[in-house]
Amino acid sequence: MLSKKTKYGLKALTYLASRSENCPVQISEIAKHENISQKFLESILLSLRKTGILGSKKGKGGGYYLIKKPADILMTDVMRILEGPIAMVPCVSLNFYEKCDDCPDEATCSVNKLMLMVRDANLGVYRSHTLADILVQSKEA
Amino acid sequence: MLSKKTKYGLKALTYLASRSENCPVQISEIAKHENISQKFLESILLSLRKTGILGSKKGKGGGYYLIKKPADILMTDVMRILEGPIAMVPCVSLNFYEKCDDCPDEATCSVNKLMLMVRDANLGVYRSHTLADILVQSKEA
DNA sequence: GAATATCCTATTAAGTCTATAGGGTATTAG
DNA sequence: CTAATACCCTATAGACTTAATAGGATATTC
Repeated sequence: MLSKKTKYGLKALTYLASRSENCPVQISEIAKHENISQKFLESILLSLRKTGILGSKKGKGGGYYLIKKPADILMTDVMRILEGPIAMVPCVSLNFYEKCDDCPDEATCSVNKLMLMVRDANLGVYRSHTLADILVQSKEA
Repeated sequence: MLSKKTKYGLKALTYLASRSENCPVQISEIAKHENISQKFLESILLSLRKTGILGSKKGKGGGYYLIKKPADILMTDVMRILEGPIAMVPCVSLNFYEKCDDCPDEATCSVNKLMLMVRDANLGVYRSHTLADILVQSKEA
């Protein structure tokens, strides 16, 4: 299940990317437009800023903005920041590898084998798409 | 993150599939061999029986056994039973579709668009593999 | 220097997952 | 027949995670 954090984060990024001008946008505006609790969104945007996806400006006229162009923001990075490891078990994780304590041997573990394939399938999607790719044109009359 | 339920369930199925004879195996034997809490495993095997993956036999000499051949047990079925919907959001689920209450229009939702691709990637893996495919030969000296 | 908007920590409420407990029921062996 | 065996089923408790809220600190602009 996708966490609300990830869902809200993606929606916020999409909203920022869809604006013609890349000037600072206030949390409150994003929250209102995307139906998100403002305070919760605040913490999400903060983590996106700390990890180099967003920039921010304080004070009047401040807000958040994309640091890179949407076409340069990979889904792999976004998903790792928001949702955590892409692998469903630590023993097949590229960036967060950990041995299972209950499993004597990964080489003969069927869970490992299956989850390795799943990880690669997901990586395939995330690595080949950027924020620009998931923008959807709103239909005009 | 893969739930322990799914992990244990897969290990139990693998254990059953790896046995040469398809005769009933006691819960206790599986639990011991795979390092799983016996009572927890009991409930997992029960749900696999109720959904037609396993059969069971009561009384002395009883236990659980595979109803079909490993090559006929699709990972899609197993994963849906153990882990639930394959889609990460209900609005892209084939079997458990539900509209997001906070999303005005799926057609213009970037989360929907991304998760649709992820779902298809995962389905691709699960649909093309059976229990037989994830069995791993243990190395013999 | 007052208003604005982000920054940061702590906390709580809700929900889910994991595991355990305890007894019920059907089957088999002798 | 009967006693042992092993699955069947429900309920519940504890741990953990997630979602949301609260409250104030800090920096910037006009």
